[in-house]
Amino acid sequence: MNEEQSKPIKKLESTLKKIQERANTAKKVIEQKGGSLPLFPEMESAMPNHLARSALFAPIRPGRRTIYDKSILASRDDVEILYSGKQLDMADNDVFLQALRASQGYATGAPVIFNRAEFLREIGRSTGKNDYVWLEESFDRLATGTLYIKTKNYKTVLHLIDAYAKNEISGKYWLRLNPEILKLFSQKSYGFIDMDARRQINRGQELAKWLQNYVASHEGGKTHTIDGKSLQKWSGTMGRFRDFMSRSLPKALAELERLCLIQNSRIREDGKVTWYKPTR
DNA sequence: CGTTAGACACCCGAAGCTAG
DNA sequence: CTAGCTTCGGGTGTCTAACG
Repeated sequence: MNEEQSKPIKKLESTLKKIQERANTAKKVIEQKGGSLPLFPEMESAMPNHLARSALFAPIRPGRRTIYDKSILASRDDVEILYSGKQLDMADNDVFLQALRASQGYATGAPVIFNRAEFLREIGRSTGKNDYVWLEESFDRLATGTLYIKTKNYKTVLHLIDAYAKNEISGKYWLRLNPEILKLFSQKSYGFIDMDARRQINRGQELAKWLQNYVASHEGGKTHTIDGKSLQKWSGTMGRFRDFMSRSLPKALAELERLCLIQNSRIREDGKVTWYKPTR
């Protein structure tokens, strides 16, 4: 092949290269704008670490929600979390976790059609009318509450659930997440929540659920040590510290041990709490 | 699937008491 | 004054079975 013949081929090659570059750019734009949640293992959901270590979802007494107005929530120092709306409890957390599961495989921001009865069963609830009413209210809380979160990597404002409604034509319910939520899952800053274990947490053991989130936010195969005072603060538990340390916390730890989520938990004399988290 | 109704279960913060 | 122990009950959540 002489030089004259190879010229058009080179031109074609360079055009092809340009087209490929353009395609790659387009793909990146789509990824940046859209994207979807990371995939969770079967029967598991996931909690962003920053939320798991804060009082956003709190083991509060039934029916005792406080109203926040861009209030600063207790959290670790490496993140700033503000919230407006009705305080969320651990049952709202169940709804949030299940909503994330239901959204698996969907592009984040697309409507996710789901069955309410199945949704309720997945989080271990009955399907009486009260439960449907409760679910509605929980979705309302999640869809109207506004979360302001700022870390060294990102800053965003969002509703934990973007929208929730019934399709009047099909009669089916759907929910939608805000793509901004993907920031909370960036850099693998989330822990998996075993929904089977969660369902087995005895009724009313709200602190155990909170602690399951907290435990999930740390690596397995290691012993974790944390100050009891911090745990009480971050979990948003009110009441006296000594009641927390002598009653609530031991009970929650025992519950997690029963479900094999932690081992060798101990409350030390100096007020520190330790446990070993097995590598599943 | 979604509803209804009624009976039942129970946590946790408040508060009292005592000892040091 | 603090820490440990104990009791109490308000206010809700939960369950079941039968039915539309």
